[in-house]
Amino acid sequence: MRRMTARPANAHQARLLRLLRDGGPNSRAQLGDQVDLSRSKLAVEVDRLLETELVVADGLAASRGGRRSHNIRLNPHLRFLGVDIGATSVDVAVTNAELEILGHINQPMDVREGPVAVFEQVLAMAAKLRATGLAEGFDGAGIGVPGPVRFPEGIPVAPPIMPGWDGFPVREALSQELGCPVMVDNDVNLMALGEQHAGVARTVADFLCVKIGTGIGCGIVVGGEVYRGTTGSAGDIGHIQAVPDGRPCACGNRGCLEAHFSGAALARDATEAAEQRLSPELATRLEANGTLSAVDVAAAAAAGDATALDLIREGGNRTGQVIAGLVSFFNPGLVVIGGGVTGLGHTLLAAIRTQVYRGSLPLATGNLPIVLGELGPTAGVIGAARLISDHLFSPA
Amino acid sequence: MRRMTARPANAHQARLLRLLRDGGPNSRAQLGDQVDLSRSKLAVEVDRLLETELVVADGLAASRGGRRSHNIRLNPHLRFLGVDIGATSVDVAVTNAELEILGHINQPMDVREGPVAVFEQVLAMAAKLRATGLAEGFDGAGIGVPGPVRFPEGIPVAPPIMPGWDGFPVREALSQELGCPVMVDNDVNLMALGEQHAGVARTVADFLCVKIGTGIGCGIVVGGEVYRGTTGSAGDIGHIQAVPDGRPCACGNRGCLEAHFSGAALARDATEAAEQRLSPELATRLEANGTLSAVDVAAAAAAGDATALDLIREGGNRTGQVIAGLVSFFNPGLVVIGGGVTGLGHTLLAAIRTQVYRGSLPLATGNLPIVLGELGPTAGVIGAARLISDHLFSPA
DNA sequence: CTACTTTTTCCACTCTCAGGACAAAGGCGG
DNA sequence: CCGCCTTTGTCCTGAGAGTGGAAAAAGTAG
Repeated sequence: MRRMTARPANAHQARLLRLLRDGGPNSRAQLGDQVDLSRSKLAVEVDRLLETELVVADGLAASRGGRRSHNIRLNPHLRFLGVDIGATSVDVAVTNAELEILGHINQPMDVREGPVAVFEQVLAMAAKLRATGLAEGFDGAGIGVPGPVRFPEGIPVAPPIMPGWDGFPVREALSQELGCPVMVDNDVNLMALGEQHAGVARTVADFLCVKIGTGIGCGIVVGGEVYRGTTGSAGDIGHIQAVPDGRPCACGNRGCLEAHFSGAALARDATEAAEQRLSPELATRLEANGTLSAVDVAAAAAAGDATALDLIREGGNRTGQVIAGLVSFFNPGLVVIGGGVTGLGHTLLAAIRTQVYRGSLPLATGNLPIVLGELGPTAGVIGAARLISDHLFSPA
Repeated sequence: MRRMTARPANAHQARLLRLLRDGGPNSRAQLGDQVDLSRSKLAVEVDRLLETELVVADGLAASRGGRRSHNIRLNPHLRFLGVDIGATSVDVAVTNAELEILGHINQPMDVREGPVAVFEQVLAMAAKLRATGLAEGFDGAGIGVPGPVRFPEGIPVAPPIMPGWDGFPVREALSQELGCPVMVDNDVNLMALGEQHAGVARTVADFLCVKIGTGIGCGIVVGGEVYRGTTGSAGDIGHIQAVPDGRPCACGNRGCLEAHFSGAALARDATEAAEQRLSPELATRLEANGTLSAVDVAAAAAAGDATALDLIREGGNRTGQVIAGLVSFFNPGLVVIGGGVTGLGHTLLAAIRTQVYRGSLPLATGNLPIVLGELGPTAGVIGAARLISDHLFSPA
């Protein structure tokens, strides 16, 4: 099939496309209720969108008491690719124009192998999805990488955990390979976008999205838009000092949040506890697998292991203290906790909540929900699809 | 003179008014270069503005090689009132439409005397300024209060240091008394606006403005706009924990930044040092005045007093640590330090810089200026004038 | 089948706005 | 002082956007 290349010609068309994306198929009449346009104008714009094949007519809608309206929907052949590159694994998903996931693959992979190797794998995964018949090609792709990005160019800058990627033209390279427009962003920002689009943050304009995985980062949404900071490193909270004169961190400082709590830190703490025989539960798991990860701690905690619970609680307290500061500063309407470590569940959440509600002023916490992300591992790829669709569904 | 009541009728007119406000008098031709409008359209809009008397023709501009253009300027009779209510003093200033300060009064006053008493004084000060012939009335007023504000309504909410003000309809009351539109905001946000308009932050889209006075607050500017948070308490960094298990704070927690460093904390520390005879310099000043304030510490430090310097340095370190965290999180393009305590000058600034540059990642600090505010005590009133002018110079 | 709704199309009319033509005003070299 | 140039301001026309009424089309309810 021939790929769509058209873009909305004006703000009205862009508005309509986003309504169809977020609200699904819609009758012309319903669209008219949602935008402030005269019937004639609306008809003209819809006709033009039909001409470009960005949207298609799709049968008749149910009657609202009179003549039935024609349904309009985004072209069902449109396909977006969402890629979420984590520190230790890659997620690739295909969505339709309504950003519903049609297919999703996850594979372990070390981001430190460098952009060339990772790209090869991402393209292979995309090809595999295509081979299932879900897509014949892609109309756009969004990709998240675990580090700061110069957003307009789509180039990682000085990413600590993926050294080989510094300055690599991710956007351009992927665009070449896939033959479609590409947008690149930090993985945490994409998680925030995902939760905003289809998760817990649908109705909130200003919120924080804390992702605790191998590292810790925070997506910042201001007025419904992701805030990226001057150099694209906003939300990099893993290296905020959580413990004065605490543990040494890879960044050269001491006491960074990430050094005390994150997937990596937790695995190390657990291993240590197992070796010192503080926790029989963890010790058996270490013997069984050879290594320990956050998943093991979660399992041990679920089994009631006191040491594991302590580790989670302490980490949650530290994280909560940092978040409390951010809440005082940013006064968000919602805090979302996500990332791999959220398997730790309510023990973690309870510790974070305690610290935030205690450490911030009542005016800021009074009506502040602190919740786990709703989308789990799909938040990133949905956010990626959302990123590129936002780009494509805006006036050219 | 009859007050202006007109408002720009559309976005073009608003744009022109702001250009004239920020760029001063301008020829019609120069205006044409700055906005993307046809000559005819521009002429029409300018004519309409002339009709409303918001702008006036003002002689001929210098030739640019051909026919000389007519100059256009904002009506020189327009007057804005800027009010900055601090914890312990009030600033009132009159500006023209270009936000140049024509007259400025400062008076000590305790905000805890409540809104009625403070209003009386503010109105008296405004009357005094009017009596000098600077203004015959006001076309708009901006007012800053030292606490969180529900911005759309202009009502303080749960302000810790001004209990009597909770829920008092500042905007409506002042608007009644002055007979002109009024906007209310947090004093820190107004300082940020002031520095953005006429100070060090003129060219920066995203920055932080830390005000260290009786308390500590932080103005947040995102994309050129003040960010106020969900409940209007964004930037309330005084109660971020700076010292684990530190001093008890009025808010009920321990170790708040404000409890360890602020005008109030500094005065108490200085008094204690003087009483314990640790600092002869401070001791003599205490005997002379009966009390000590930040000013005394600044003077003692300037005279080389080691204790005073230590107090400043330690406070700067604490503040710097907190700011370092905020810089990691927010990745601003500039940090401005202002407020009453900035009399402590470079000792303070050096301490803050050290902590920030050491405690945040290079990508965030690489090109991050940390500077003192340029406007000193006038930042607040200029920001207040800017606030109301932004409101009035926007489409009705 | 009739009366009433809702949706859609068609059309005439208004309004905005860009850009060309031209007049007005000034600079500059001779 | 005089032509010739540039810049500025004004007027006018034509293209396009957009509105809202009228009527046709397609249903529903009784």
